[in-house]
Amino acid sequence: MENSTSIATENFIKAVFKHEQTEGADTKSGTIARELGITHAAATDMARKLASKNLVDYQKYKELKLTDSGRELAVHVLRRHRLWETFLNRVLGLDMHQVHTEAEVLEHATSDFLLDQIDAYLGYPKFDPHGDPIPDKNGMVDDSLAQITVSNAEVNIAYQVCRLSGSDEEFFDFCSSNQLVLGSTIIIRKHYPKNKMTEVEIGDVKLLLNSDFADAILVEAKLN
Amino acid sequence: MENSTSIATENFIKAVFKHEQTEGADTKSGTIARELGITHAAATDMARKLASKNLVDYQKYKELKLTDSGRELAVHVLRRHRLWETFLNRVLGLDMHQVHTEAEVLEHATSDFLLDQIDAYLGYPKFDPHGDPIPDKNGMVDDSLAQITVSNAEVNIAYQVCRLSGSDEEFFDFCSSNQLVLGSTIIIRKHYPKNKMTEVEIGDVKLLLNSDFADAILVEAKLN
DNA sequence: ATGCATATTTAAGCTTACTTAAATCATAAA
DNA sequence: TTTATGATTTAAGTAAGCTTAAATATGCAT
Ligand SMILES: [Mn+2]
Ligand SMILES: [Mn+2]
Ligand SMILES: [Mn+2]
Ligand SMILES: [Mn+2]
Repeated sequence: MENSTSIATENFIKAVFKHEQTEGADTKSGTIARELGITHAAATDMARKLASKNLVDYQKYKELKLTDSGRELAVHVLRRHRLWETFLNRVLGLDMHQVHTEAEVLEHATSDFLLDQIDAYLGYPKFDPHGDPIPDKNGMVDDSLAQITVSNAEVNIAYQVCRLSGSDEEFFDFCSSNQLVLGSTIIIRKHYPKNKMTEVEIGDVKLLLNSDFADAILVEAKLN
Repeated sequence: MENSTSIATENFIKAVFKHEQTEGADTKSGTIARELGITHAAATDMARKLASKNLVDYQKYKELKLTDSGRELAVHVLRRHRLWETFLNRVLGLDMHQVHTEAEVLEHATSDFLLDQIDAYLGYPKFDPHGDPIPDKNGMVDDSLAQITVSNAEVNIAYQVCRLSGSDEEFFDFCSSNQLVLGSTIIIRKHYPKNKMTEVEIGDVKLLLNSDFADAILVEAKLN
């Protein structure tokens, strides 16, 4: 029996997992296709194949759901991705965007042995440079934190930026140009629901964020 | 025009290059097939495809020869391989065999950008942990050294071990169990040509090497 | 409840990288 | 020079991952 998972499979399963996590709805083949830059036909095809390998539950026209082994695989890939990001950032000093791009390919080229070495070298880190939690060896993810997106945060309360969760270069460009780094204090000033914009303050800069950006910035209540 | 080279292509071209270098003869599809663990038919097929991409010169029943761009590609892959080996050894402390196994897959998952970062981090090393020369960014390899294999070395002269050139786990096991490391002083005591064995002395141990091992250990005359 | 726009699946076909089995070539021994 | 043995190539087929184009189902607006 073939037990090795291909790069295409790993990326597909990871995309399903991430969509399940962040949106929680509409995890259909079309959504995944768009995310991976392949056609709907190819995504449907893949869904059927992965169902036959017991990685997803797939019924025509229904949402994709990961099986237990599918979820296990996704978390394992995510662990490789985030450990590489942490390693490349801490050791080679790569920035948030570079780190993501490189990890996207290294995550498919890393043995369990090498992963353990990296993990130990870093001292078993719990978060990657974006603030994303790193699953441990058993697939456990630290999800205990009370994090909300800027778009859902209350106005006029001081929050702390705890996660910059994007994959796109412009987003990270924008963040580093505007003092938006992990740990920054941020105050949400006003929501503009009709226009899907949020006005925020960081230090002495005021920013008007569109919903994509406001969804990608996670914050938690300040402790002090 | 597709310019990206697949993993299979990179491994094939690298195998041809290495065979050209070490044996210098008999670089036929069958030899490469054996090296890569694929069938003769698959190797022939690949040879034809790579010829159409101008990476090898291929004529039926003749030896495979790399074209200039084929050689360029091979050297580039070798550079990635050896920089990863050096990095994994120096930073994570992996041993010679582990380093090789991991580099065999990382070499296909490394951007030019990341490679430059690794190179700079290591201080532009000239040799990998096996003593193999690392090609520079322009594909130049430091081949100036007067290295010979133990099987070709003169008897009763003190040499220095400068290269342990194998890919197989048992070989490295044997080396590290017998004080055979880069820099060790070694004296060749006797050649047994009929039996293809060589008797050597390292410190106070005498070893009888078969030709595979005696070919994989390179030495140079001691300077002092 | 019906119809239509949109999403999804099916069908047919392509490329890469393999396989096994059969045919053919090369060359060394007789 | 002939022959046979082994190496090499050809032929046919498979699986993964894609594509485009056509068919079909879904679900929302009327
Ligand atoms: Mn990936
Ligand atoms: Mn991350
Ligand atoms: Mn390789
Ligand atoms: Mn090496």
